[in-house]
Amino acid sequence: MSDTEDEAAASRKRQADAPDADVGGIAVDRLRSIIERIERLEEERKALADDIKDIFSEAKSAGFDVKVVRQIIRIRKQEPAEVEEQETLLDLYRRALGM
Amino acid sequence: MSDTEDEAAASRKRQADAPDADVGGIAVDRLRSIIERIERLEEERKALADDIKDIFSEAKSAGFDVKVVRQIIRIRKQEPAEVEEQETLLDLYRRALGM
Amino acid sequence: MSDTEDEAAASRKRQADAPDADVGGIAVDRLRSIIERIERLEEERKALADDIKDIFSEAKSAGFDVKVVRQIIRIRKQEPAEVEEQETLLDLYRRALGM
Amino acid sequence: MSDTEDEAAASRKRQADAPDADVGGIAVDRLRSIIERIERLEEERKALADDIKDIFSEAKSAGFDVKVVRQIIRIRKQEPAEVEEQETLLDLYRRALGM
DNA sequence: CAAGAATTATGAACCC
DNA sequence: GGGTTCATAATTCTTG
Repeated sequence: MSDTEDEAAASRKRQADAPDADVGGIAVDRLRSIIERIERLEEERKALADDIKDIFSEAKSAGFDVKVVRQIIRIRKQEPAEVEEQETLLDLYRRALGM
Repeated sequence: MSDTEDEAAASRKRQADAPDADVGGIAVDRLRSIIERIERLEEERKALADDIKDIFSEAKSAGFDVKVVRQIIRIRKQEPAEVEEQETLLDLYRRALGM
Repeated sequence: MSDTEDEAAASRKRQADAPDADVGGIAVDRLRSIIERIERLEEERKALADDIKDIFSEAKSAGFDVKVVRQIIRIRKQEPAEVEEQETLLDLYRRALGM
Repeated sequence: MSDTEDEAAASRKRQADAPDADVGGIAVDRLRSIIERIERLEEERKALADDIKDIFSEAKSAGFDVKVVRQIIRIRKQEPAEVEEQETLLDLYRRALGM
């Protein structure tokens, strides 16, 4: 695989020349490592996103309104975080405006 | 104009009741004025956004690649020096990675 | 340079021959018109955004909680659009979940 | 674990009352299962997102231009043909506009 | 200046 | 399959 070959080449280069070779002032290995780690994590993220999508499909097939299910999840996530202080202020302003 | 009418009404209220009526410690007229002015400006903003969307549709109909048109606009918004620098860096990183 | 030549050619063509010159298969005047109109509208949008920002600053100076003011505006915008049907479903699901 | 306890309780309920208890016509257990599975997956997604953010921070500390690193990742994700086409179009438009 | 919120842009999904 | 809405990603702005 190309990945493996690249790694091997980079490894050889490291051992031969320097702890971290520079190309045009760029720490190549460091940059490559950063990018590849991010790409790996993004793949995992993508896989999870697909799993989630599958469950929403299942929900739809089971007759649930997907949009409302999303809303439920959003509410369950937000509600514990909701600060009472802000709620109070909001009420105050609303009352002031006759809403 | 609706603006002027609202202002007039508010003014009348101020003269009748108080210099600026408080409800629960809130300067009602002040708050109302702030909110309504923002809402008016946001409406205008919305209208402009719709106009922009129309032009992008027109661009698409005329056969232009909308994504690239967006990119052009982004580039023109940046300082030429900025553009140059970012392009240079991009080339540098790409070369470092053998892309 | 090729850039300069193209410009010159396009300019000549515009004036001499045609209502809309092509450069490399691109309807230059059309593209330019599209981009400039969008840029103009975006400037206006920016100006409005700045005005809005000023009003929020004013609100803050007057002692209002800016975040809550934003919330008020959001609520005033959303509430008329809220579909009762969805509300009902949401309630149903919440009750089912004991929320 | 609380998860397991909930599951057990739900299971008992199913055996005692019905294959899947309905509340207001809603298949409660099914809905609950859907929502909880999604929430679990979203937590994992969040964790990965945080990891990615950390790596970008690391990149910044190491002196890389984060915006350009993002761009590199975006390019690597696209098909090479895609990349080529978009770059060609961009050049074409730029030349047409004399940029 | 770093962290977090808010706005904007891009991409995916659903309906017609 | 095309267009419109919805969701996610990314940039920008503000604040501590």
